[in-house]
Amino acid sequence: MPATGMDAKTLCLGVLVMGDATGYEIRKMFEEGPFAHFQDVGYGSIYPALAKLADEGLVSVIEVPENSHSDKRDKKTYRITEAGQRAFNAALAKLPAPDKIRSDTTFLMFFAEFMDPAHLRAVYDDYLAYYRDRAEFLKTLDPEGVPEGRLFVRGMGLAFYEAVADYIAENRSRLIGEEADAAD
Amino acid sequence: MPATGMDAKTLCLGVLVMGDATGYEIRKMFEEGPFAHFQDVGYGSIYPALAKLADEGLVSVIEVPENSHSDKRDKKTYRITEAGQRAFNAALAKLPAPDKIRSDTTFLMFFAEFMDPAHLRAVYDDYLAYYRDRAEFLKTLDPEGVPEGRLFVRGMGLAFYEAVADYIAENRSRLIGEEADAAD
DNA sequence: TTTATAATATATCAAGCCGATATATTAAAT
DNA sequence: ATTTAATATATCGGCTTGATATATTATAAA
Repeated sequence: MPATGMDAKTLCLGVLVMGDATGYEIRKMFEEGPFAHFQDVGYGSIYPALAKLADEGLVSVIEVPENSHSDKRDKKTYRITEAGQRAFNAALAKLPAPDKIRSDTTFLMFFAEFMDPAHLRAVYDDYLAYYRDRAEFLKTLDPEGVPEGRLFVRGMGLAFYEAVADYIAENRSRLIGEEADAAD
Repeated sequence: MPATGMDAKTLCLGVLVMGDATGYEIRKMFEEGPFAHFQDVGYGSIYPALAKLADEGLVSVIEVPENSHSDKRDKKTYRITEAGQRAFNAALAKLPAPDKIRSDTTFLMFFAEFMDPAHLRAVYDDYLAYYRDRAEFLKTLDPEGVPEGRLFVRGMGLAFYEAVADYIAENRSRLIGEEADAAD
């Protein structure tokens, strides 16, 4: 049972086990929804993945006439099939690949000594604000009726964002130096 | 000044500003060296990147005869040029792209309710061990003579690993449930 | 000593992903 | 009435990923 990377197909199936969705709605789950802080997948992967899943019979395409006067609309809602459910369960039974973090900001800060101080300060401020924002957002979410697995994941995201934000805030002087911050 | 993603070329230049290196040595920096916990780049990106950098005159290739009886060896050591230094400084002056985290394990745990309990426990144990390991490793590193920027980054990695490990350990029962753990 | 294993080192390739872009419709705001 | 934002599908070039092939050198084991 070797560690296998989650591909776009599996990520789409994961969204669809929670309910029918369009490609656009699937994308939103990764952009600002429940997966936003630990997975990402774009349209360039989602639409080809959905086409392949439909080919393999793992999802079905349903045309939902939302409004009354539907002449012709190419909006496609996808639904997971029983075969798709089995495929997703098989993916859940594998060993996951190790976490991967890509932080270009950290790479920059690593070379702080070579950076323009004003730019370094700007990068630092953006970074701290970003992590504080993310933490605040997770705190606003309503835990009502959410399964334990998802609350566990949400809590882990919060712990991560807060720990990093606190570290950044507490170690400002190590990175930026102690110049008098009179000017804006 | 839009946020631009660091490509393999920039990552290689970053390593080379710290000293000459072979492609293999560059890879090690991202596999187990100082960049290991926030960037990754493989041979499939490094060697083409070095070739392009050499084409553009941003690095030079030097043949270092390490041993005395060097008949012919295709070991290539790369050195950054002045143009390469300028290119790297330009990269440092840009706004970095936001952090990206890919955690397949978290994706699995999100669907804990659909997982086999024994497998969930195995995934949980591996994950906690992995984060504890990473934190311990960062603690063993010697801070002697390391520039502040790099210590800041190292400390942030440690804060991250420890916060996540602590969260995982403290919230075990939420994910796994409270069955009597008699059996191994 | 000879053999086997691990580490060093370069390179390529298919498959897949990423970011940008094009296009069109519908809802909301000015 | 017009502009802007949101919804929605789709594609494409460039790049990265992970695996694989190959060869040499150093270390460990038999």
